Amino acid sequence: MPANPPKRSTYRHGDLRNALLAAGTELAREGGPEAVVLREATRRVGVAPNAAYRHFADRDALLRAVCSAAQSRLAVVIEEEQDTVVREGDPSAVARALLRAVGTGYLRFAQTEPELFRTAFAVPSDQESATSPERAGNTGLTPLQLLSQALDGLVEAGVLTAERRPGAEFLAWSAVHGLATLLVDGPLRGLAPPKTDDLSGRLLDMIDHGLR
Amino acid sequence: MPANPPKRSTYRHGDLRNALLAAGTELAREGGPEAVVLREATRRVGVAPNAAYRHFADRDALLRAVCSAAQSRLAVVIEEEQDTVVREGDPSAVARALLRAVGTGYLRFAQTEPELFRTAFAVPSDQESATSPERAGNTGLTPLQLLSQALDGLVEAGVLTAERRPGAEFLAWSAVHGLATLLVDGPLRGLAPPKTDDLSGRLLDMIDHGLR
DNA sequence: TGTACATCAGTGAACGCGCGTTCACTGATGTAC
DNA sequence: TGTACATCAGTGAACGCGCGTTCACTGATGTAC
Repeated sequence: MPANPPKRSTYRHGDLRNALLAAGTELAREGGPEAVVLREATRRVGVAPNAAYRHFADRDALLRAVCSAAQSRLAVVIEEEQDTVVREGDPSAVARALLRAVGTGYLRFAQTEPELFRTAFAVPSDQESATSPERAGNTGLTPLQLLSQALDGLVEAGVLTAERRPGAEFLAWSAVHGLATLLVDGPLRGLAPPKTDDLSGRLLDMIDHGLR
Repeated sequence: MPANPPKRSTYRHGDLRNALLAAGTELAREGGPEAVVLREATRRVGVAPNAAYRHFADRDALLRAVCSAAQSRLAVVIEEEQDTVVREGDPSAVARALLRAVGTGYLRFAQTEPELFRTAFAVPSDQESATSPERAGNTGLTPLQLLSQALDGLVEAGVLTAERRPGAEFLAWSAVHGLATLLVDGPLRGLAPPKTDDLSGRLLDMIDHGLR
């Protein structure tokens, strides 16, 4: 039930690719990856269904683009969280706070936009796509790269030994991603904010403590 | 392409509910939750599509049953892993090994049966269904309950303080579940066995260390 | 500055698909007498 | 032990659905001369 059946005055749309991407992202926000339906996206934009094929090879290409956009949103939320960290005083405390901010932002995104979060991980990614620029936030780094950066900072500050550094992103990521999943999809779904915050805090403590 | 188009000699099937559940589980094993298609399940069993409605309210009811069966399989794999633990000597070492076995079994299941693993978590569960008997393994405990039991053992053995016990299952579960997801769906997909084992070991170390 | 033409973004109509689900039915089984 | 009948598991045919995708097209734009 589109509120306003969109009409164009011009024959050409002018920015259809972006419009479809935006519509697709909106669909993902509402109903997750399954809801990213080519026909519905074109309907919302006010264009014939097959017009999409001028800009995307097929439905899957649209979904992949939406997925990257969702990853990019995630990166932005993490960056926002890191921006609140005061970068003064004890360097090791700052480094730890910057890592913690990655986790906090990640979990906030998952809880604020659960369906978009699901979409961000709907297309099976690999090491390569995890560093693709179209998945990056404002600083040009993807979520995984932001995490890596924070861990590098931990080594620089002497909190983490260089020996323990390699692969540490996957340990930290696992824990945070797992909690996010349980909160969004799993048995922790519908847990109330005070309790979720408590759990999140304890999980980040576990990482902070267990990584060294 | 069903190899042998199944024929029945009897008009009655006799055990259709179980046969559909088995066929549905097989579909899930091959293609995940989306592949659990009512018509295909009936086809494989050699029965008219609508016959399924004698045993399941609708397609979703079948999927839920398959999901529970997958959870039950997971419980069995965890139990098998725990059965390999020698329960002699230092009680705290035994307790820690039993917890570790939960994680090892969990990760093994995810890697051995990735699609079935995905299916096990496809239907959003809640605290209630996480303890439902139809999700239990041979000991009558669900995956979550096996984990809780192991953590209780840790407290009994004096490894974990009672203060830190509440909610600890969700911290441990998050970490293990997250790694499983990254290995199955995420950027760690296709990582080779020696490396995955290394990562798994380090993750379980992190939990063991970080929980206290 | 004006005209001819190539380009290609978006149109309109249609397709085949497999799906879930409903309907009125048929025929084997188990029970009551 | 034999017969009548209720039960209900499985049948056969059909439905409407929205989807992705293909086809030959139309018409606005930008460029070459």
